Amino acid sequence: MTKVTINDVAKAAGVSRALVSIAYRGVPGVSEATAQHIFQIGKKLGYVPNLNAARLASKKLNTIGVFLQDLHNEVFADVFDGIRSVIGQSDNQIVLAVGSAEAGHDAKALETLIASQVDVIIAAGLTMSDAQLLKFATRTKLVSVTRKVAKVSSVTSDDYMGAKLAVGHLISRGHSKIAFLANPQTDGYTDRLRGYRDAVIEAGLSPLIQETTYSRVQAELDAASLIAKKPTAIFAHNDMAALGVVDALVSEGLKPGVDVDVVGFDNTSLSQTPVLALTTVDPQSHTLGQEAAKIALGILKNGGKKLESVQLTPTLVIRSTAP
Amino acid sequence: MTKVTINDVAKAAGVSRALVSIAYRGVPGVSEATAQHIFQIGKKLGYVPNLNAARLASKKLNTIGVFLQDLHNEVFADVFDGIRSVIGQSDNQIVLAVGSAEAGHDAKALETLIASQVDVIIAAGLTMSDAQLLKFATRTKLVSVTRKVAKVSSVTSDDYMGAKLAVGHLISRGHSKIAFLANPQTDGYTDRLRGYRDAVIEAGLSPLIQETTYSRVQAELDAASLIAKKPTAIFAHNDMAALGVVDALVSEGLKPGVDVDVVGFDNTSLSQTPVLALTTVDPQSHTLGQEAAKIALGILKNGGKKLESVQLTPTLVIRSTAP
DNA sequence: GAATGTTACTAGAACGTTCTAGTTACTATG
DNA sequence: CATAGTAACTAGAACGTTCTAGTAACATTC
Repeated sequence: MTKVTINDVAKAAGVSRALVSIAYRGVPGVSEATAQHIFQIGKKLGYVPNLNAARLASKKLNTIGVFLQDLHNEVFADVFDGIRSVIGQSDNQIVLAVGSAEAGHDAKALETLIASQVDVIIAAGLTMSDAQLLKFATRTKLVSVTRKVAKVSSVTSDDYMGAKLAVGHLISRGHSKIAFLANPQTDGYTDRLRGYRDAVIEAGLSPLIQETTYSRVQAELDAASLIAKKPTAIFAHNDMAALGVVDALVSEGLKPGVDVDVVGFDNTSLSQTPVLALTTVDPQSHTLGQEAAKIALGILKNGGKKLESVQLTPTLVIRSTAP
Repeated sequence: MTKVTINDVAKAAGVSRALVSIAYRGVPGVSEATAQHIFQIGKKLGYVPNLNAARLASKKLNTIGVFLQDLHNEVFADVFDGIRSVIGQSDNQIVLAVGSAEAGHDAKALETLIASQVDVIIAAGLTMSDAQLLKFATRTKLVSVTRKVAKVSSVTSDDYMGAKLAVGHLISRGHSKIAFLANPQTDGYTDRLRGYRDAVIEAGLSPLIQETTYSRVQAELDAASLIAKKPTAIFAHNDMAALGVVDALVSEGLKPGVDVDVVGFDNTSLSQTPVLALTTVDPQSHTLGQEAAKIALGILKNGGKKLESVQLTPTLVIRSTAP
């Protein structure tokens, strides 16, 4: 299991180190015949190019860092699939880092990506402060996904509009007491809150807001205390929280979509499942990832001097929790 | 944004390159006073050690590769949390790679980890053939999670027993036509199938097996054709598939846990949610991850000559789909 | 006061690639 | 037939660290 290097292959194949490198990178400069010969020797010896050495030596080996906030939330899997569907086509590498419940972990994860010398970072769901995010943006090329910050390239869904869509639907169904289960740590928090507030107030109603955290269990508890205030409809900041609301309703003997309407946000596969059938705002997570990846690739090409921000238009997916 | 290296810091601080390295690694050999001075200069210049260079030069900088099969399945998030709860304590680095729907992608991901020169790989949910897995095990130190293969260190739950537990519960509830919704691509497939088959036959009943794939939507379709055969209970190979079964039942107007019992496998947070309240086998994914990480750390210490396999005892979590 | 440590530091090699600047041999052009 | 161009290849520097083997200064021991 001792490491075999490019030198071993070069010696065994009777060519220079450089030629082996050229062959393995698939760049022009080697004849088909010798390339095959080199590969054959390499395979026999069990040669695997050392990625660390390659990344150290190479000016043009582009690697893209991807940060995902929470593996327990399927939204990030959707975003990642979108990213990979674009990056996978190019010959760039992805280095992955993921967040955790621990506060400040996202900053640590970005530091690791920077230390890995990635050329650009796509960060989905950052929860750090605007100030801290801006500081990172000066140190590295950064594309923020789902979190919008001035002066930083970002790909987001229009959370304000999404919230208005959701609440608008509830209003059109005749609701007069519409609550919002909010998570101040969520990326789109302020926009969704604004959208909710504006929609409610424009309809001549008054806002009813309950704050909660990332965890579904906590969302369920907070939903229960919200339900005690007898809203006729509840808009939740994301699908996981909406599930908490549905749970809380069911354990009170209330029927979602009949007794109390529920609308979520994210359109995860969870909400699509018929047993839950959650009405939800679709931010188009997969497309979000794709657009972010396109911007990242653009930054690799042109050096990334110009700020690029994409805002997608969300849609409302109507299912049975608010038919 | 031009890169500042250890040389820049050394020059500015008036010390040697080596001393800066010593200070930043936190190893003994530098006085407290100069260390502080070095850090101060480093901070001012914005120095971030190049991880690629460090990994290339260092013999003892241990990095652990982690492979997760499917970000859409929360089991892997649980396993990863377990891994990180152990590795995070040590000063080892984690390099992450994730699978995809694309066939053969897990092999590619492992190749990338090997190329990154990780010292040991923890792979959760590998779907490659036994032969291919064995070949990888000769090339690198490998700990397989949820997938058990002879001659390879692994951490698994006793899938055979888990299946027997599940089916045993259904039998004790008086069921006489118990079906199994199986996914041949699942890691524990053969064991779960054996457990199901043995339990059913020992009870004097006959097996009824329907195969499906990873996707929840496909599981729903296959569940529907299974339901047409009028089983009184259905055991699904994992929670996602069980959700598919529940969906199929609901859309036929049948009530899970009343008309037809349903049991899943994984005890993901999905199954815990009251609205679903899925009876399921708990393989203890978090502990699985922890044990795998412990073995990996052991391998780093002792060179990993000896084979180590842990098998956890699953429990049955009884909820309302099979009360 | 010589031997022995110990602490704080340094010079230079090493890690395994890629890149730059060639060199050689052969082919096409006018 | 000289010139230019191209394809196939090479030697050696470069990337930014860590490691090995040392040195100098000073304290401790008998």
